[in-house]
Amino acid sequence: MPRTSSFFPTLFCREPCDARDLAELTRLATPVRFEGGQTIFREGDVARSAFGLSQGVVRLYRLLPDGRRQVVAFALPGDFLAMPLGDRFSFSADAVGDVSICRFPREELKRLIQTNPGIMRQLIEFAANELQSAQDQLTLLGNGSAEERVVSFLVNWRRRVARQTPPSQAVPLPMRRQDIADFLGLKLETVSRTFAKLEQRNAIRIVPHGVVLMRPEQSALVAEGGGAS
Amino acid sequence: MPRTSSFFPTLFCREPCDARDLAELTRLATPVRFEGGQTIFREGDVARSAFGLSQGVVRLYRLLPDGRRQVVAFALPGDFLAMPLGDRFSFSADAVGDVSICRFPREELKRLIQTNPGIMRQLIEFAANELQSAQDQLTLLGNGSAEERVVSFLVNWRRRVARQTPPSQAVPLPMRRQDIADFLGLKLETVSRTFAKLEQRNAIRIVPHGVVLMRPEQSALVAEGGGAS
DNA sequence: AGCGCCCGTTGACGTGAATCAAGCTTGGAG
DNA sequence: CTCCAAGCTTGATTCACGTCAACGGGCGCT
Repeated sequence: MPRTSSFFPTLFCREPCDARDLAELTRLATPVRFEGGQTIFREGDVARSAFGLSQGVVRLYRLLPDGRRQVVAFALPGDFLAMPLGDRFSFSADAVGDVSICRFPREELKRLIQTNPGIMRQLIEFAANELQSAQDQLTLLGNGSAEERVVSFLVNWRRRVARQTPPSQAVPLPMRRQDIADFLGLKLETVSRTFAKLEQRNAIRIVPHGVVLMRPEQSALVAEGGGAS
Repeated sequence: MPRTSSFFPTLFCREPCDARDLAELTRLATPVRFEGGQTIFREGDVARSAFGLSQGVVRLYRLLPDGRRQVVAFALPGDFLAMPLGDRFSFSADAVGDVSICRFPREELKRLIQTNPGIMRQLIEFAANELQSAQDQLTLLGNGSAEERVVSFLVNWRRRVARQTPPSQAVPLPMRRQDIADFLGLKLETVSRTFAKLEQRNAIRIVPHGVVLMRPEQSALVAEGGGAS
């Protein structure tokens, strides 16, 4: 199994973080790779390791007893895959396409975090961000129509993706329609239909592994007065 | 405006917390009361204070531009009303019935937290809990039928309420139907109908300001084989 | 005690998304 | 290049929940 050169990513480096901390973290980190579709950890597993995503996209999800699935989030490079504290994972994670990951032994990371206020602060900030985006999602699922959900997903995804790779016309969508549906609380047919409707309205263009947003600047691609008939 | 004797509640005291920390916190806290329906803070307000709930119930919610509302959570005594870090509130809070609150000046609390690993740890734990319950809620809104949502709400609410006041037969529901509906992503008529259906099935009994759960032990009050026709 | 206002309940009806069911497109293997 | 399978799209139909509307009951106010 070959190794890519740079496994240590934006992780922890969004905010400045002093060199010693970084050195400590680097020492603890083990690079790991997963192929598309492979499971990184499962809901309920004892959390022996913590994971930081270096490259690729990971879907985080819960499985209900009857087989329904809720995708809780899509992780991008720089994200933790779960709060590094807590004994067990509260959701499963698997790779969407190939991914590179930093694995940290949980006990040691925990110790490092707890003795280091700087890192701890960042962790709280991370948690607060996660909480906020969970609440955004909650609001969306509680109130939004299918179209609002899809539009909101596309706009947010574009913003997140753009943060990493310089602006390209098309927004890549490496995940399957089913993943998007499970994220938005819809069925995949509904996602597909909604995409089609948006395309007919010239709000998006569907391309092989992504979409092009026609008016990405405005937060809404929503119905404007005299749209296409 | 009279004051109740004990304003300093279970807050921070779920986990042991050394006496000095507690003394510091007590020094910072100002007791405040609000009447039912009053607003404690609004989404977007600069967070000059942090709030800990001592008595009563508070609904935390977001308002959408078009007037729709998502209730993000109901807070019970012992809960923070928001993460004490972060410049602005990301949701509004108002009192459901009369409440007693501990108000902390944010800057000083922040300083205390950041210099005190013990408190910081608890804060992370609080954040992790919040995150998890947000994800539970997300899963419910993404996948659950009206009945599943209502049942889940009742069971969880019962568990949380039972933690504070010793077991009583009836589970109090101080919030309005509209609040429950906005929490569950339903309309109030649907909540009302679902209550009625559960009562007909002898899963619950509706009483003046609450309900009695007939089989509270099992997590599901759901349809059993030969239910009432 | 009587009045009026919320709030909750109940009913009839409409609608958006789910479901069921074909086709179609794409990408990988031989 | 052809074949096959997985995933995507599209269409017809159904159903759960939303919408609109009327009614009723509890509670505070006078």
